[in-house]
Amino acid sequence: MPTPAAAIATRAYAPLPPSGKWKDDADTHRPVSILSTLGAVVGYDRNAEIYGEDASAEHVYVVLSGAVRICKLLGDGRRQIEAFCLPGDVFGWEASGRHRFSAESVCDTKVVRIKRSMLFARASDDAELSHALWSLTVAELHRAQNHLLVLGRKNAQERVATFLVDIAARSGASTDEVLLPMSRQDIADYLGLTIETVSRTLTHLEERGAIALPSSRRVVLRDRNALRQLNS
Amino acid sequence: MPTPAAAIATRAYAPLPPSGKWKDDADTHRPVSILSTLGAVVGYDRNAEIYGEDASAEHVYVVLSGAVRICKLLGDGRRQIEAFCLPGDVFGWEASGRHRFSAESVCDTKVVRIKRSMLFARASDDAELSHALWSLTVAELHRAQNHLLVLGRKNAQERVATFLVDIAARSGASTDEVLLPMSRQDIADYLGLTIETVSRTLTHLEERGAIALPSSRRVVLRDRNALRQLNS
DNA sequence: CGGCGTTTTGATGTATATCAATGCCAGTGG
DNA sequence: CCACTGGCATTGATATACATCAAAACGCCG
Repeated sequence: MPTPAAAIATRAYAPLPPSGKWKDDADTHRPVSILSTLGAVVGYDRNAEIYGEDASAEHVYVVLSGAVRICKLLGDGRRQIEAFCLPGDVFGWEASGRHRFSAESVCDTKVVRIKRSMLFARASDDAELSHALWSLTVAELHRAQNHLLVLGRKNAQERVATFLVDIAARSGASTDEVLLPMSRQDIADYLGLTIETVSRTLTHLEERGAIALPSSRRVVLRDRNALRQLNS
Repeated sequence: MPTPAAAIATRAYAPLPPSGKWKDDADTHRPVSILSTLGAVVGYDRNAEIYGEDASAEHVYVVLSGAVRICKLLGDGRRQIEAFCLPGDVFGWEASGRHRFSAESVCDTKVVRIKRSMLFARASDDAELSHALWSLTVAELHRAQNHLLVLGRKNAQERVATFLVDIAARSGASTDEVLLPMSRQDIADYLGLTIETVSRTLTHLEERGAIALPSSRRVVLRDRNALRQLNS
């Protein structure tokens, strides 16, 4: 199951030379609008490090456009992506003063960067803000808990199907076509699989007629019922 | 990987006839003391349901003694335990008004049950309480995120070792002997393994000299370095 | 067109699941 | 006090989903 030894060498996890590509969206859809006004917009190229594991936690971030992966490395190079953050998502919460994961842009990405100290200062006499912070954190907890179920008890097909449905819902696409900002390796590390298994599973879902793959980063959800069935 | 079809029939997940057994501890160790004063103590027998999936969320709970499992069932009977809550832990947070998991006592258990409405009312003009709620939620998020790494990228030995070290640390035992309140099935459903694999892995760790098993519920951590090594 | 990073496909291996006994207590009743 | 029972836990034999290793194929950019 694990990826052994020299994995770091062959799998380029470290932020790569950027070569941007992805669409802007530029507007938040969710009740994080309160936050978005409290910080400055920052842009990142593809595969840039936003912060590293153990970095001191100075800011909280709201995604405006693009996508961010939150991840953790094991000593031997195995990587787990805890979450993908899409426009409207918030990341960077920490109880201690240090980040326990790293955050990297998946593609060209814009975020609002908010000083934690400022945020907490305001929250201490703004009950509404304070409640907003809490409920955003709860939302993230819920996402993590759902993902636990996926990683603990679902097989490859179910994992991929769940992933596709989730991304489709969150990217708020009105059509059935989803654009995946992340690579197969990212998906694999998110779903606790290997890149080969992700690829094979996608082609298998295509053969079953559940999806279509006009290109590797574009997925059409053909049979949502079939996919939903793989969700529980 | 998945447990198919008739699993529900053979694996008795539904709350069983109680037949209590486990030690009291009766005092909170953690900075939840603020909360403990805000609700009433409630006791549960072994394997009692504290709340079910989709139940409306009226309360938040603090564990005083015993242990609680937070879990979710898949349609076909596969179960994932999201967390074990030990004395001092808080559970029952929800953003919506419904519980998204069920909570069951693992053994005889005492909790403080606090009305959510009351808690939030107070929090809205008590910045300290409000911050406490938030940081408890963040702590739980962190726990879930750590667990994601375990489920996504660790093998059976690493999972079990991580589990033992974690439980030992959290149960605050001064010695190297840990008393496990939960069954092998519970451990398996927490670690995303089967009961057989958990059992085999434990005996394997014993053969390696990393642990000793004087009885099935008692584990002695003999070689913490070996165990820690399996942690990263 | 040529090269490089990524994805797909194929052949094989292995960790863990599954199926099936057997063993171990703790509690119960004769 | 001892046989009997019913939950758990352990152990063994076998199956399988996914990982691993290796090689094409694709797509993009220079």
